Amino acid sequence: MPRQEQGELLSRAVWDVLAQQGLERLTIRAVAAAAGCTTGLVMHRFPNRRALLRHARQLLHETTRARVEALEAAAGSPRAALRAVLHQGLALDPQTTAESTVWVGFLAAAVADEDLIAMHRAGNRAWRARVGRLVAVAGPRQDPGTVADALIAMVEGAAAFAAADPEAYPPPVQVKMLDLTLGAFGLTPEGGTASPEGGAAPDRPGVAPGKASPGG
Amino acid sequence: MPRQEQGELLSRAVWDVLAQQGLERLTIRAVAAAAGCTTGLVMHRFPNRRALLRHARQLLHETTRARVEALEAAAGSPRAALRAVLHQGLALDPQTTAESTVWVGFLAAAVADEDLIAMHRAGNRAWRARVGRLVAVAGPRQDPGTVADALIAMVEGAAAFAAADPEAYPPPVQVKMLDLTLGAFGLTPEGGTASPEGGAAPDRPGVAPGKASPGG
DNA sequence: GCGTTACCGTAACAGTTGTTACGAGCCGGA
DNA sequence: TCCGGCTCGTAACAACTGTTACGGTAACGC
Repeated sequence: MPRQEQGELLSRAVWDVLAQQGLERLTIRAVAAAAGCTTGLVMHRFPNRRALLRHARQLLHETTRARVEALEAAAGSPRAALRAVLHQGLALDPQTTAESTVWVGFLAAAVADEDLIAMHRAGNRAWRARVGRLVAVAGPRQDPGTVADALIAMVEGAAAFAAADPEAYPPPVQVKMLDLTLGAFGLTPEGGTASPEGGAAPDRPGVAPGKASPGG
Repeated sequence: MPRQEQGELLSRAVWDVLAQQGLERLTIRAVAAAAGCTTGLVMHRFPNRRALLRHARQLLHETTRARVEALEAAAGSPRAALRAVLHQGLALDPQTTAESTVWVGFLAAAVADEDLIAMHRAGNRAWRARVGRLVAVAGPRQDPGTVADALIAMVEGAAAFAAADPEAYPPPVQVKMLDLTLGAFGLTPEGGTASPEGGAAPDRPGVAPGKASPGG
């Protein structure tokens, strides 16, 4: 197996452990067990535990960035792109739910890790710039930067809450939160002003919450 | 020292360690060192580590609840109460910044702890009910429950981001995010519609970010 | 076939973890 | 002054942690 592929396998094992067992049980041995190998391979591939976590964090960032860029390129309009980009950040299926849990875990781990906090900040600033650009193009009524910040915070908060309590935040609730906020900011796709009450999120069978997207 | 007071002291030590050293270094010895005692006292006051974390989590919840109730009671109008309650959830000073970091830490720890996740869910549901009530009384244009959920997610997300990157999210930015969102939902205090651009958050010298509120 | 080399599983190491057991010190009552 | 009970610091324990060293083995060039 190529080195890069093996690094990704181990990083995904880090995600699995982080999502299912939490930060406290995120040990080299747990990662090795999740990856189906021993600690020897892990320590042969990475110089130490921190490097492993850094790689897993980086891979998570690049994965979501690639997904977001694909969604943005495939969108038919700026507002559709904005909605799609924010929509993928919600915890709507097992895949994104796990990602949100992992994201919270990395954020908590970053408190004591200088590299992780630097990576979080760099990623977040790039994220703000990207969404800010999308909001500006979408033609908001208010300051695009602040609107983008509010949308990002809302989506990330909603995803964190949903990951921690899926029954209390089922997918329709999260999508309603997003569409209602987009509507309040006058950024609803296909229709300058949203309807005042409900019905802003028509069901789309292609994005059923039970099945993860093939993007892996 | 009374037992209850000592329990609070130890729980605050848990917060300190969680905010300054992160979840990974949250050990009995670190908590004892932060509290200025030894592990003997800690283990004499609590049967085990999980019970200590549970107590610290509960105390955090009760502390914020008391603060929120005081703000709600002191507010002059429903909309002012809503804004004050959401405002206190932001990371605007060292006190609330640390609280947000601690909150993220507990959320990450809850992944592997059945009690902590149950406490989080109970607290979050009570929180949603409270803010939902405030939103409903404030007379929103849209569904009060969804508006409340969006506001909560935005505030909690903003606080988490600000705690992880204070320079990128200074207090004025966070307050602008809140006021812009309240304005977009038509819930701005004293004035049914917010001004479309900026100026929604006049500086108030009494809430300078460098100094924590005396509420402790 | 054979030797070399890189890979990686096994086992060990020292340090840290949660937890327990024990004993010193204190305080109130006789 | 002596005593009994409570508080809490000290020290130990086994389990677990990240990390290192070593040995077997499979692939590859000749």
